Amino acid sequence: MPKQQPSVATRDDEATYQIGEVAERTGVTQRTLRFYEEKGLLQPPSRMEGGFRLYSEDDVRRVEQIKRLQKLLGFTLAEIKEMLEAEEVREEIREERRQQPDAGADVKRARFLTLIDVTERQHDIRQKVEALNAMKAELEERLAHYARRLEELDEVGKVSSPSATASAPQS
Amino acid sequence: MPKQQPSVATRDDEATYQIGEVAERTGVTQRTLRFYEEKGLLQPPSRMEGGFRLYSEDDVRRVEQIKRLQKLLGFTLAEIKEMLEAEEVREEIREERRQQPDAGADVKRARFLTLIDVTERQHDIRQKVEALNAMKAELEERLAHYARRLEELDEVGKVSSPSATASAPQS
DNA sequence: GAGACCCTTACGTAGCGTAAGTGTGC
DNA sequence: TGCACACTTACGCTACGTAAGGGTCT
Repeated sequence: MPKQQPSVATRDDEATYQIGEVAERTGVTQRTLRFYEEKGLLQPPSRMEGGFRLYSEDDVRRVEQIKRLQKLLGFTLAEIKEMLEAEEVREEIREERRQQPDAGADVKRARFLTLIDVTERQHDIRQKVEALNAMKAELEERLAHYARRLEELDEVGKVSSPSATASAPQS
Repeated sequence: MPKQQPSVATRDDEATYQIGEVAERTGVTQRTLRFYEEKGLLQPPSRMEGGFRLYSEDDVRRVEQIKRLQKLLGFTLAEIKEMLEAEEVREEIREERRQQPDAGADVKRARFLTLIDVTERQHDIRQKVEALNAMKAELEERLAHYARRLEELDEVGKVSSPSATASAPQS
């Protein structure tokens, strides 16, 4: 018997991808997707009758966003969660303003206070972003260094072994 | 794997820093220093009579190098260990060549084979470096995106809280 | 009815953080 | 002598990896 009708289905009219497809498309593992869900970074997707998860296009985009923030910018999942939540709040308010631009002064004030709140809670995150700018220069320097090293390696490799194979990685 | 040098301490005539000083200068914790030692990324430093660790200037540099490889380029400690070991081997050979440029053909051949070996074992690492070049473009794009976002946040913040912290200049 | 695919449960790993209890050095 | 500093031991946390055992599906 059918078990669950999600109490609030944001939009699962579009939920058509099984976990394996999402994993493949986003380049993360199924474990990771379940883990993100467990930690609240992804909202629980809808399910098929048998319990299989069904993801939407939006979910896919969200995963990609998480991955970018994590891998390229080095944020922790906790930070990412905060950022995404804050971003959602801002979007909500933006929507609200669009739909009710002439709300009462108190409502407007409340919206504003909310914005200030999420903004302040992102303070450390902002610092991290600034630090990244500094890091970028260093990164480029490093890359140049390794580029030179690679050239050295290439020269050695070229002169030497015609048959270079067979080494399995790792200890 | 070539691991140990002759039991001669490379030069602890210079070993003068206690763990706390090294931690402070390199920005890592004492725990991290002990952990690196435990994992073989740092060779065990000399000790005082009571057991206190004594680090040299070289050790400090090594820690800084590890941190750069890890934080800026995202290598794992295992990879870093391999890289540093390989780099050491290359330096040894460079030294050898300088001191005995006219060794026998077999010795020269042996040196060369060693170079090839460490080179091949760094193959996956080289790929990672190449991937980083690709990532750099994406990183810059992201940074631009967040720079815009920061401006938004700044506007909100400016209007609102007078005691909002000093925003750093810079791009 | 047989894979390919998915489920939960749960233990393993990396890279440290963080005590706890105790010894060392200036 | 005090007290900052160091030592070992060991359990905790994050962000997953990796079976194990068992249902589900066009």
